[in-house]
Amino acid sequence: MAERITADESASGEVIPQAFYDRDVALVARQLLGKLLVRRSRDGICIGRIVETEAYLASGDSASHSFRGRTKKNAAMFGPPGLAYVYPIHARYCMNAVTQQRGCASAVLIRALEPMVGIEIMRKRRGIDKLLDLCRGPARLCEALAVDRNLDGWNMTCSTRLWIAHDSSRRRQRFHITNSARIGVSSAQEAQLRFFIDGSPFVSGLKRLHRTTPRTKR
DNA sequence: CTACCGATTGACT
DNA sequence: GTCAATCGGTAGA
Repeated sequence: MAERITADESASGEVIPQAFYDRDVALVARQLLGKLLVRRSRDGICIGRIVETEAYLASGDSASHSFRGRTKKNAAMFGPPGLAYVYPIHARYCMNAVTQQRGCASAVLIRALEPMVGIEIMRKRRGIDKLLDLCRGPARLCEALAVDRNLDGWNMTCSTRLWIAHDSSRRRQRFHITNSARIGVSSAQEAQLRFFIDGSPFVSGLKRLHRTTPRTKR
């Protein structure tokens, strides 16, 4: 059994350390693209390649949950970099990676994954078969990986239950990053803080947001 | 206690 | 394209 888990994990490389998260949130959001989100539970191990993220800034960002200060709900966001911040919305869950503290808290929302390992487990949890829809959307990927309030505040810099790892597989390919406005936020729509792997069919969002909106035509 | 709302999703025209 | 279900967190009576 132990050997089988090790074989699955060979797809993923080293656990991403705290120093990676302890940097500017927009930089971390870009650099998390292509990394592997790993979830180990009783059901087995599930791994998805991160293809879409959003940055929520530590200051002046009215769309960020930290904007109005610390509460019981967003406490994890004010913890050290590398924690998971999991919050409920519309009767579902979404997950973030906590990043650098700059007077206030910042975090990266994981918006979509390309399923890699444990796909049958994800199918069972989601109750659907279609590979493209298993992890396309922040609440969908949390359902697929069984991420809920129990993992709010979880330390993702150790390889237990939930962490992010470098992709050390030989199949790893280069990609281009595109950005756009963040999805679903009513304020700060001018900020281009959504990042995704260009051309990935596993990216969520409206068609008009699949391309960067030009700031000025010139 | 009640009322309102949201970093969403899935069903429907 | 549109729209309502869903429910924990939060604010206010």
